Amino acid sequence: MLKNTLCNIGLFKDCGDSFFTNLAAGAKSHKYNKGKILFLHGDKGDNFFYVQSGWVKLFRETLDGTQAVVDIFTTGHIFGDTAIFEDGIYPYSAEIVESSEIITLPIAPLKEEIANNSKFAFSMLGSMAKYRRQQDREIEHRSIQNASQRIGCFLLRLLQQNEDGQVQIHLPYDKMLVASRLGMQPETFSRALKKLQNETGIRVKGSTITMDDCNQLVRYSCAACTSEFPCKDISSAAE
Amino acid sequence: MLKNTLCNIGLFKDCGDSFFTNLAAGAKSHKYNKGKILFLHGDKGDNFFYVQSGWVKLFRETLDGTQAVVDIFTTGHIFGDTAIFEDGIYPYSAEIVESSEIITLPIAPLKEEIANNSKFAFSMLGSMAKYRRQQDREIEHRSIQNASQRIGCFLLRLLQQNEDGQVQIHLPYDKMLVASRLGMQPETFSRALKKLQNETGIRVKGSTITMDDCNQLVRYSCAACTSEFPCKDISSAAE
DNA sequence: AGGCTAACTTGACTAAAATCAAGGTTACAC
DNA sequence: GTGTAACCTTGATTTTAGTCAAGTTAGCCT
Repeated sequence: MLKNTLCNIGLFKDCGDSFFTNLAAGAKSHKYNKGKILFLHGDKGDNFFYVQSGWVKLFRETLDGTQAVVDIFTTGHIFGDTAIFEDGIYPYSAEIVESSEIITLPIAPLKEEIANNSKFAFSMLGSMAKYRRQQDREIEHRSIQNASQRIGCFLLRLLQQNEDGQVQIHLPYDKMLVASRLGMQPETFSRALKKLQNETGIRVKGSTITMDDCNQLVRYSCAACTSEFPCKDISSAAE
Repeated sequence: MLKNTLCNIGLFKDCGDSFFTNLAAGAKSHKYNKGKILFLHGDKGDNFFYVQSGWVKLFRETLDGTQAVVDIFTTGHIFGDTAIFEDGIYPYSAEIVESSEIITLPIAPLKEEIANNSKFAFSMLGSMAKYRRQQDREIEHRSIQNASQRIGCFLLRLLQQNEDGQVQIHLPYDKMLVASRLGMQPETFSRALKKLQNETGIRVKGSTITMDDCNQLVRYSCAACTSEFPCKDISSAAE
């Protein structure tokens, strides 16, 4: 059951049986509703987390309450693992943004496995390096893409996981949240999405977006990006 | 000589003697002048690099030449190492921006040492995690700090490496480059720096900045940050 | 179905940063 | 020193995004 789930996590592909046993021994699966805070940045904890289903927002806040979204993760991703390197202190807060099933896992076996299994350590490093590249791109996009282009790019990344031809995308969470994920205000998002419709012929109805093909969108958004479409660094999971 | 230098790199503190021997065997030290391109993103290479002195810009460009600065590194930092995880492809371009001494190192021993020395693998992971946090903060700052606050924050990070009291900061490279590092135009930088003078009483003369104490600057910049001053994640080297 | 709330959109306005176009200033080569 | 080029600043203007306020829509509860 739980152990099986863990064995199928890509990041753990080279891990030994005892690792899974230890991990499963301290594992708990929970279902959470939207709004649930799992931990706050600065909290100390002995667990890391695996998203079995749903969506989780990682964020930080200033004293006056302004929020910066670090990332939003779904099925297949782990988070809270970097606390290993910071004396168990989480570097961000985590909030459930769509009803989710989260597996809570003890951090000690993870640390052990890194120490004892060099293949796994290498996988972890690879995963970190990949994430690092994603963040580089994020920073890049904030400086060279405008609001509409950023939305277009966001849509294209959702689309990748599906097939080509007549394309349909369903926003996985609130538009307000997409806006904050992209570092803009909800009003700006609303207007920029409308502009994107005019420029690229995508059709928006509620949280569903359709288009005949994605070429126009690619031309519009990827023009202001240093990578070529399709972006290679897309991961449906923490691999 | 060279081997000694390598032994003193913090990241390599747990590495064995044979690692240093292999590394040194393939190592070459070079002096480069401003403007020298070390490699371009997409290039394939078998080396990574250590900054012995000077400053190196890592960046990416779109087809139309728009440039996004990934980071700017100085003494003590390594770069190009993440190519290990991408079949030897560098994910960014590297350019010397101030006359520098760079040690070119073979990537094979690095890969081996990760595989054979779990302590080192853990150090690498810690270094990656740290960098990741820095990037999180970078993204955060781009969305919640204005141009002047970003400059203030940049200055405070330079200052950390020195002492307190009457404070003097020397910009380590061109203002234009600082601007691009902070994701703004040179004109915006120039105006924002002037605004910062008015708001915080710092004094700017050429590339030298002085202030009686840094409290006003901290109040001004760190108000729009989720971390508290002094930021804990400052590293003078890749540790 | 009605009513409530939160999500979303729209409009008018403001603020911030980019762009365009001149000028200065500085550093360095000869 | 003189000249030149790159760096930097300043002003005027435009573009972009943020803010504030007022709707509208959509989902959900009873």
